[in-house]
Amino acid sequence: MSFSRKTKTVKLILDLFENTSNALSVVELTDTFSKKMNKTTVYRILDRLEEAGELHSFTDKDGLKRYAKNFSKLKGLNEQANHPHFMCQDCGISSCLPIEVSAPSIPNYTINNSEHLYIGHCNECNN
Amino acid sequence: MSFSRKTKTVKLILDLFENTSNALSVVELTDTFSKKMNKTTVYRILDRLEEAGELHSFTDKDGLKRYAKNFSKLKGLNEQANHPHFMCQDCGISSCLPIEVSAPSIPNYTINNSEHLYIGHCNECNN
DNA sequence: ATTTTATTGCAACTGATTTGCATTAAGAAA
DNA sequence: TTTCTTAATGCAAATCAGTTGCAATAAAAT
Ligand SMILES: [Mn+2]
Ligand SMILES: [Mn+2]
Ligand SMILES: [Zn+2]
Ligand SMILES: [Zn+2]
Repeated sequence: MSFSRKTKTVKLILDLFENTSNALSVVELTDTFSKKMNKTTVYRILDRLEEAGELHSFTDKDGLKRYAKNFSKLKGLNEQANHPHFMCQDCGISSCLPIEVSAPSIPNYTINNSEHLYIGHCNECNN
Repeated sequence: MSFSRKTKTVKLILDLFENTSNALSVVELTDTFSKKMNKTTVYRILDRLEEAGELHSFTDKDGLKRYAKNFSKLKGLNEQANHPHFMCQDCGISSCLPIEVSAPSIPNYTINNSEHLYIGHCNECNN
């Protein structure tokens, strides 16, 4: 297993992800925990949590890596199923969408992985 | 118009994109033209060419910005149509796919923009 | 040929992420 | 519980993509 010790810093981050289903960037997390842990620690913990399957990640439009809890835990959806991500151009929140997306088949190409990112206005910012 | 002068550096970059339909990162371009122009110049020319509609761009899985010639020129496809991008995990080449993709509609959400990225093996690396 | 100003080069800077290394602290073993 | 092993952390420095300020250069208009 790639993360073995439940340190206090790991617990803090795990707790945070228990309480949000949004996708958070390292920048947001280091800011939130600036008094509690070093930024390098945040990077390393997220790495390990992803390895361990607790979190998953994607790269947003700005090139920032964002993490969210494993989607199967979030919606009871098939863990294998690929889902898209959303980012609100007003408030900046980012989230996993409970939808299945599929990749097309291209002659002579193999597609192993697909990333779908939608940008627009969230329900909060819409009305 | 946001790019007015056809300087020798602009011509070099334009020529390169005439001869490839791949999506190139600034890193690749600065490398290619390291003896011909400054990296800042590469950044600025790409900016202007995108503004002018000669090129378009997207953010790849590694968070790098990639540019390719305008897709309408590439395939005679509707310029408005959204198309996905592919990246080979073997050779690293990246390209526009001549396919139309559409975004789902999510209740209470507005989707203005969508990015689709497929990762796998290209025809060259496949066989 | 002269003038105007868009474009370039260069050096310094920013912001995200990584790395090396000495120190600390989970948790297994005694 | 105390001791031991080593995973995990903090910190400082490095890396890497991208940006900025400014003086020098060169398109292209006059
Ligand atoms: Mn997700
Ligand atoms: Mn494209
Ligand atoms: Zn919003
Ligand atoms: Zn390939």
